Amino acid sequence: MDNKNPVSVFWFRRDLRLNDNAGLYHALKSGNPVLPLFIFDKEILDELEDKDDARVTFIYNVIEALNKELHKHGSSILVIYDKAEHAWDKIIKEHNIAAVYTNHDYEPYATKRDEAVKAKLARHDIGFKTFKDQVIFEKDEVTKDDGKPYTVYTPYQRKWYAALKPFYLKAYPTEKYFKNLVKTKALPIPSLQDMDFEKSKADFPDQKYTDVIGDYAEKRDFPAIEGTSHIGLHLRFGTVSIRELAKTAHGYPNKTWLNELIWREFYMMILHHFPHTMDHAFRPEYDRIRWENNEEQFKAWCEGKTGYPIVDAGMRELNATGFMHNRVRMIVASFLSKDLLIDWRWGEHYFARKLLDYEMASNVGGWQWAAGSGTDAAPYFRIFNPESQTKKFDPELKYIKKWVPEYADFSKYPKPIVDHAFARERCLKAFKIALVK
DNA sequence: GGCACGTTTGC
DNA sequence: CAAACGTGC
Repeated sequence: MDNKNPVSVFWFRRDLRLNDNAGLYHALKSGNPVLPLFIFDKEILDELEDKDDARVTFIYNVIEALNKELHKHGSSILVIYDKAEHAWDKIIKEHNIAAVYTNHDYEPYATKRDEAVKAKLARHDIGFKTFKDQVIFEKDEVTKDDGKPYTVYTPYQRKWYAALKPFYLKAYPTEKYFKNLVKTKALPIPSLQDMDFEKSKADFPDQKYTDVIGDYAEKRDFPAIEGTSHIGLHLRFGTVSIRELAKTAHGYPNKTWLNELIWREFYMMILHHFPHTMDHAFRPEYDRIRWENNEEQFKAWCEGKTGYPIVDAGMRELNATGFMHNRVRMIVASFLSKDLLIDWRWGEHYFARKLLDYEMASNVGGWQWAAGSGTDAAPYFRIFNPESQTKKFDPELKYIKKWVPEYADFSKYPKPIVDHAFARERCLKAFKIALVK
């Protein structure tokens, strides 16, 4: 690589794949050789609480695999560990950049970061070109007829389907243009240790998903069976293409699994238009709730020691694997926000720390749904009963016994930290007081 | 402006 | 069947 010849830079972020990648496709067609780039952003990494954060290891593995793939084309990826803006100062100095290509990233932090980088590049007369890649429809593409965003899911979904044309599901044929990658010797990648992280021992789910789509509607609510795809992690980091997923799912008569992908886009659209929902209730009156916020009970919830086996099983699955079955996510979220009357943001934060598939829009959306404060939320008086949920969705206690083995011996199993009937009444009271006009 | 409707329930 | 209300058209 001759640093004086102009290059187009493609900046990988949440789109860690070479195939069907919108921004990469446009970079490869730009007329200049494409230098692939990844930045381990110190600003994000410094916020992580665990040295062996599994998401960092996952990204690291993926970057190494990408690099190997690029070597086959005589290319390599430039990897920098720094704050994004500092990294760009360095790249601008060392390369003759014709233009920078990347894909839209919608979270509040990412939006601000990209604005700053765009301004910096503009001062050097370098264009910053960004593309839709991680969703089928983004921010303002599915709106009410008056152009305003939907805040109710069902009409949004109807409009989403009405707007769908084959074009939106078509893959970007990047592979036709790999010859336009920059030719360079293998570039070094900083080690996890360099970045003050350790390799995680976590198992990462594979990218299989087609085997669950057909039976998803019947099986998805039972945590003891393998009825869900665990594809969230790959969607989060873009190791799979949303167009490929949606196209495949659209080929099945039952649309329940595809609808989950639409929920993801719904919540991303909501977070874009209502960024305050990342740490405030969508409906402001719900910020008036007087939470109990008992720290000891919060700790018991985190550790899976509430004395409610279905709640404890879920939290232990999360702690052990970085994953929790969706039905159980709803149960533990209802239990924290309604039974324990603990601020949903505490729960959201804990999920953010632990979930491999953590994605802000969906996580915040899900928590506000459970707490009753969000768009299209469960009514506040709908309080999950851990026992009836267990009878319905884990009748043979298979899931519970897997994660809470001591449950078999009642003398060892702790007493509930709160009585559900009492907690239910307390919750109804607290919500009623907060919601009077 | 009136009317239908609202992911995931509990008792 | 609860208990009532905002959203969408």
